[in-house]
Amino acid sequence: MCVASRYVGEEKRALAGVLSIRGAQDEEPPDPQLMRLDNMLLAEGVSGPEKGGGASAVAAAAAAAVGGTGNDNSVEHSDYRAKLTQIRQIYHTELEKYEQACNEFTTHVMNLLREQSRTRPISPKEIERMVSIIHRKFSSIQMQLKQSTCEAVMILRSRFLDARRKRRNFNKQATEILNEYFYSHLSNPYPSEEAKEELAKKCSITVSQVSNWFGNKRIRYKKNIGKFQEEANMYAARTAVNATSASAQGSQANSPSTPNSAGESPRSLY
DNA sequence: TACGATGATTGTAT
DNA sequence: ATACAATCATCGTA
Repeated sequence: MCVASRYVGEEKRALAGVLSIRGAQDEEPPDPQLMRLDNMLLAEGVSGPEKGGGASAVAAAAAAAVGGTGNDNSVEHSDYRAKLTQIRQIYHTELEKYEQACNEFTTHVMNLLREQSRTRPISPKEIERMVSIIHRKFSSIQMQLKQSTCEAVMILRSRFLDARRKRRNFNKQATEILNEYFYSHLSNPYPSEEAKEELAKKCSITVSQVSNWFGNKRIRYKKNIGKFQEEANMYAARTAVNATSASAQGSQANSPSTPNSAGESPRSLY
């Protein structure tokens, strides 16, 4: 339970994203801002045709963002689509409501003006001005609706696109390979691009996942070396065994209590 | 269910 | 552009 509360931070992020779009052009030009909102709503399939073409596009993007794991997320897709259609329906009904209210209000004002025209002269220019004022007011309200709809879509998107939600631990073999590289290059645990590609291939993960792994590993190892001492010793011993079995000589007893001694140029991590 | 481990993202400094 | 640091969101386990 309390699942909703855990999403608050993420919603704040999504909201911040939307607000930053608004803030980017805060300089009182209503048209580009409105255009952006309209474009986004159209791209997300909210304001477009009733069929959810945009939804499937976003779902495909989400699937692509998750990466090579070609899992069947049809459940989540339908969940996403359901929520998007819900947003779309709310958006359309609200928009229609505003449209109708605008029309009613203008006719009401027109009637008032017509009534007043019996007691005082009213120029057509004045009427025109009134109408345009009313329309401006209502279009600003519509813009708010579009804004909040965009926010809702952004939140929905972030919920489905955020790869942190789909996190899966790497399999044992992959972490073995990564750890082996890390501890055998402890003096300089910064694999080159080629090395990363090699590791990625061996572990069946992407290069950026390798980069993430090394980034996390470096910082967490540095954070407290004591916690990783055992692991370090284990991998150091393993590589030592491999080396001796490969060369079949060198009878020195090696139990490196300090894994840092393995490298030539220490201190690169500190 | 609480908590540590872990992969991913975000923000900042270089 | 890359690394680091902090943080998020989930997983695995006691």
